Amino acid sequence: MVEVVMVDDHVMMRQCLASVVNSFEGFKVIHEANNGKEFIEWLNPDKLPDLVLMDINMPYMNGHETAVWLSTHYPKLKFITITMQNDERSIIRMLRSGTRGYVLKDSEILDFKQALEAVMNKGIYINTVLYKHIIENLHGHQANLETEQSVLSNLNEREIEFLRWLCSDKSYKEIAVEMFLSPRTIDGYRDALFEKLKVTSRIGLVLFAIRNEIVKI
Amino acid sequence: MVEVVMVDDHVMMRQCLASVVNSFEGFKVIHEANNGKEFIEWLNPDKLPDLVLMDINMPYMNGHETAVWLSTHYPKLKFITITMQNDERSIIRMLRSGTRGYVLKDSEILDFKQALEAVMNKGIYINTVLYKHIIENLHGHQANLETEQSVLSNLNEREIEFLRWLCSDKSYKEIAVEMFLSPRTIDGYRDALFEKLKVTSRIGLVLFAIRNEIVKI
DNA sequence: GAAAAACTGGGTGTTTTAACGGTATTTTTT
DNA sequence: AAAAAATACCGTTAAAACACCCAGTTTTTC
Repeated sequence: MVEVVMVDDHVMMRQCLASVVNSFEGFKVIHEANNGKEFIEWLNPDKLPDLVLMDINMPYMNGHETAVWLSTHYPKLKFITITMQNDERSIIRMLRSGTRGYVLKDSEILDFKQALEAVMNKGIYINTVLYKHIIENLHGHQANLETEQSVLSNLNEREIEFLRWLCSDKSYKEIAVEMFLSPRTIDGYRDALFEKLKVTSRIGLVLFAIRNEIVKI
Repeated sequence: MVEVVMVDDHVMMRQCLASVVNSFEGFKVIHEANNGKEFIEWLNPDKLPDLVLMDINMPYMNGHETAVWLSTHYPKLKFITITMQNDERSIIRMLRSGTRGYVLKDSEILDFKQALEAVMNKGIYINTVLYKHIIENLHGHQANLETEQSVLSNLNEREIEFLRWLCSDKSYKEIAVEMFLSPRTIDGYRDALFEKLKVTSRIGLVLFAIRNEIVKI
C-alpha cells in the first residue's frame, strides 16, 4: 500500500483529492497538511510516507520552498506537484527542485491516477501538453524569466526598496525625499538598475518589479 | 431531487466536487460544463436545473459574465459561486450579479454541504468569515476597487489598446508609430486617461492597467 | 594594509513627458 | 437638421526623465 500525504491549503480541494486517492487501488492517504511548514514539522524520519502530493501556492511555506527543503533533507522522498499554475517558470522551477510529477488541477482524474502510478513505477511523470509547452518556450520567454530570477538575486536591499517606490505616481525627486537621499543618488540607482535589468525607462523597472512580485498590486 | 449543474474549467476539481455533490442526499449532478459559454449553450428553457455551481475564473465566458447573463435571462435560476478568489472585489461583484452563495475552494466539504442546503432552503449563503471581511473593508480599499471597475467600463477600445502599449519600454512617440497615430493624438489620449483615472504620470496608468488586468504580466 | 567594490553625491547636456492652450472632422443624439 | 459628443490633430513651455561625465567616502575583499 502506497502511503500518501496531501499538502494543500485549499481544504475542499485537498479533501476531494484525498477521497479520490483513497479510491485508487493500492493508495492510501495517511496525512493531510495545510502547507509546507505544517508538513515538514509532521515528518518523521523513521517513518516517511511513500508519496507526497502538494500544491505550489501555499501560505507560510510554499510548494517551491518545500520542494527545495525535501530535496536537501530527504532526496529519496517522492513528491508530485498538483497545482493550477501552468506557466513555464513554475514548472521548470519545480522540476529543478526535484518534483517527480506535475499535474494540473484542470486535468482529468484519470490523468491524475496515471501520474500517481507512473511516479510509483518509472519515477517521473510530465504531462505531454506541458512538456511540449516547456520545450517550445525553452528558448524564448522562459530564458528571460530564468535570467530575471538571477538578476533579482543581484539586487540589494536599497535597490529593492527603490523599485518599490518606483511603482507609484511619485517623481524621482519625491522618491529621493522619501528615501532620505539626494536626487543625484537616486539618479545613480536608476542608472544602475537600467544596466542590471537591461531596460531604458522607468516603465521597464516597474514592469520588472511587478513581474517579480517586488510590489504587490 | 435537486438537479445540479457544475461549471468549472478545472476538470479535476469539477469532477471531485461532482462526486461529492452526488454523495449528498437529495442532490444529483446532471451536467458538467467547462465554462459559462458551454453552459448557456446547453441550457434548455423548458428544463432548467435547480442549482448551478460555478467558478469565476474560466475561459471564453467567466463566472461574472455568466452571472450577469443568468440574472437577465433566468433570474429565478439559483447559482452558487465556488472559487479560490476571496478578494472583496470578486465577492461583491458576484453578489451584485445575483449569486445565492459564495463558497471558497479552501473551505471544508461540510461548509460546502451547508451552503448547498442553505441556498435550497432559505435562499442565500455567505460564509461568516467572508461576510465580516467584506463589511470591514467596505469603506476602504474596496471603495477604490469598485470605482476602478466603473472607470474601466468608461474606457473605449482605443484607450485600452493605448494602455497596453503604455506597459512597455516604448516612448509615446514610438507608441504613436505603432498605433498609426500622430504623437499629438497620443498626447490627447494620455491626458484623457490622466483625467479619467485621476493620475498624473504614465506610471499611474501602467499600474492601473496591471491592476485591472488590461495587460497580462 | 592595499585594492576593489559599493554607496553617495555632483555637473551638464538631450530627450521625453506633462500641462496648457487650441482647431477640424466625423459620429451620435435629440 | 442642429446640437452634442467623440475623435484626431496641432503648438508652446516647463518639468521630469534619461545619459553621460566625474569624485569622495565607506565597506569588503584579498
